[in-house]
Amino acid sequence: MKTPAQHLTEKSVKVTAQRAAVLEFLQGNRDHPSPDEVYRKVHKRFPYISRATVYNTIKTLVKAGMLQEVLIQQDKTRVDPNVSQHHHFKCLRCGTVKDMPYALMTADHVRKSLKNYQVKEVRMVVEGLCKQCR
Amino acid sequence: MKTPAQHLTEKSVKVTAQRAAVLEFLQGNRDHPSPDEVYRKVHKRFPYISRATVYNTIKTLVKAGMLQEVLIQQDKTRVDPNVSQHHHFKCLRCGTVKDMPYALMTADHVRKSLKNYQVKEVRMVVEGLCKQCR
DNA sequence: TAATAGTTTTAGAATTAGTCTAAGCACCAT
DNA sequence: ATGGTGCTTAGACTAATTCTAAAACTATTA
Repeated sequence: MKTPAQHLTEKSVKVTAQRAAVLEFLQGNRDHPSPDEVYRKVHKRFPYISRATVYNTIKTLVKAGMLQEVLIQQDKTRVDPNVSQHHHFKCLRCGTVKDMPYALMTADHVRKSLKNYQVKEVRMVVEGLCKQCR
Repeated sequence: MKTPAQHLTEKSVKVTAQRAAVLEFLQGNRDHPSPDEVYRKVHKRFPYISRATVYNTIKTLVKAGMLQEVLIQQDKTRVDPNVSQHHHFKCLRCGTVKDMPYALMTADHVRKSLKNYQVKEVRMVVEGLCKQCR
């Protein structure tokens, strides 16, 4: 199993303690936290990290293709370490966000119907109640 | 053709000059403006209206089912006077947002694949280049 | 008509997420 | 060591939105 530092190196991102800490926190996190939540959580363990660095690092890692920013909540960005194509489910009661298979709706499917547009990507959010809340 | 005031009355929303002005601006508007854009535009014609009132009015009209708030841009809400079920297209170059038919992807379609969830609604955003920009 | 209660509107303060800035550090290659 | 590049930092700043408390309306009752 690779360390955060190894992942950074692989993607040609310079390794720093701060970047490794942010990446370590996000890898394996399934909560789609906001950048500010990332800051608060990481800051608890590594009080030497600043808010600006967390925001910068997230931007850097998004550019490097190691994270995705997801549009599922109006007021704050949510960060997703799952960079494969996929959709999201949002529970209307508990607010949990879960990843959903991309096959539910693909860009190819939409291309067939929308001849006038050049379709690059499709993003879907399914809203409802999750297993626990239904 | 009904006046904004008539529409408000139909939905049991008390008629005020401010509400009528906001509704009049939004009806027939296809730009999906943000609340602040609504304020700026309406304020030009009716300088007696305040920012807070525009925000309040939009909330009121959303509750009354006369407007929809759409999640297509992270930093600001967009308001849509089209309250029928539909999806959206966002041009990556010019930023225009266009309404898309709901049939592209329906809640029913998703329900068949997601047995563990109680699906209430699906929202899709198609990204690419519009007719003008492609 | 006058008093009252309940809404709506208002200006501006407050909040929140996120960006910017300018200075200080760290590390690498000369 | 020296210089350069890029990284980190605290705190100021911005933009959208919400909150607040008072003023203005509206409808209703006395």
